[in-house]
Amino acid sequence: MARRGRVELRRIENRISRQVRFSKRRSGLFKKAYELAVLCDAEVALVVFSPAGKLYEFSSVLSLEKTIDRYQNFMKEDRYVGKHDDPKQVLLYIFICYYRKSYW
Amino acid sequence: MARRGRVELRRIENRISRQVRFSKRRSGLFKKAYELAVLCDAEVALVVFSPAGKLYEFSSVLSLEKTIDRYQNFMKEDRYVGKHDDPKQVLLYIFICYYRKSYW
DNA sequence: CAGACTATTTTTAGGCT
DNA sequence: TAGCCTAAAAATAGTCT
Repeated sequence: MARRGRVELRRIENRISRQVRFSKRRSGLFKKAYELAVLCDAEVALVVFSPAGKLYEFSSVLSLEKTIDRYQNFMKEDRYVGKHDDPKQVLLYIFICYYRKSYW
Repeated sequence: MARRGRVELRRIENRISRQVRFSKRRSGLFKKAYELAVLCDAEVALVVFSPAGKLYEFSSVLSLEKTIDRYQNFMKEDRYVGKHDDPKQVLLYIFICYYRKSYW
C-alpha cells in the first residue's frame, strides 16, 4: 500500500485517478494561496478550471474596486516606464467572471 | 535551532521575515499551481501582488483568446441557467493585466 | 535578497469506506 | 464523489552564508 515512489510530473491518464488527484491537490493549492495572503500580507487571485469544466476561485481581496484600481495603476505605471519595448515581456489581459464559493 | 513549533496563521509582523517567507512560499505556490495544471489537466490562472507591490503571475494556458472564450462561455451558460437567483452566490468580476515572466 | 542546510511540519498517493 | 488512514515525499521556518 501507500505510494510506490516519486510522482512523475505529467498528465495522469486514468480519468478516475486524475479527478481524485485534482480534488485533493486543489484543496492544497487553495489552502496555500490563502496562507500566503494571510501570512505575507499579499494580494492573491486564483482561478482554476477542473478537467470537467467546473470553476473554482480564490481572492484575498474583498473589495473588487480595490483590485481593479490596483491593476489599472499597475498598467499606467508600466506604460509610463515604457516597458512594452522589452521583447521578453508579453502583455496579457484576462477578464474573469466567477462565483464566490467556500472551499474547505 | 530550526522551527519552534507550528506556524500561526496570521500576518508576520517582522518586515524582513515576511518578505523572506513571501519569496519562499510564493515559489511553492506557483510550483503547486503548475503541478495541478500538468498532472490533472486543469486550467490554472494565478496572480500575486507582493507586499512590496511586485506582480507575479502564472497561467497554464498559452493562448489568451482561449481563456477569454472559456470565461465568456461560462458566463453565458450561468446566465442561461439563472443561477444568479441563488443568494449564496456572489457574482464577481476581475480585470487582470499583467506581464508574463519566469518564476523558478 | 537568494541559496544551502536540516529538523519538523505539512502534503499527498494509494487504499479503503 | 468526499472523507479517513498511513507511510513516504515534499515543503518550509529558522539560521547562516
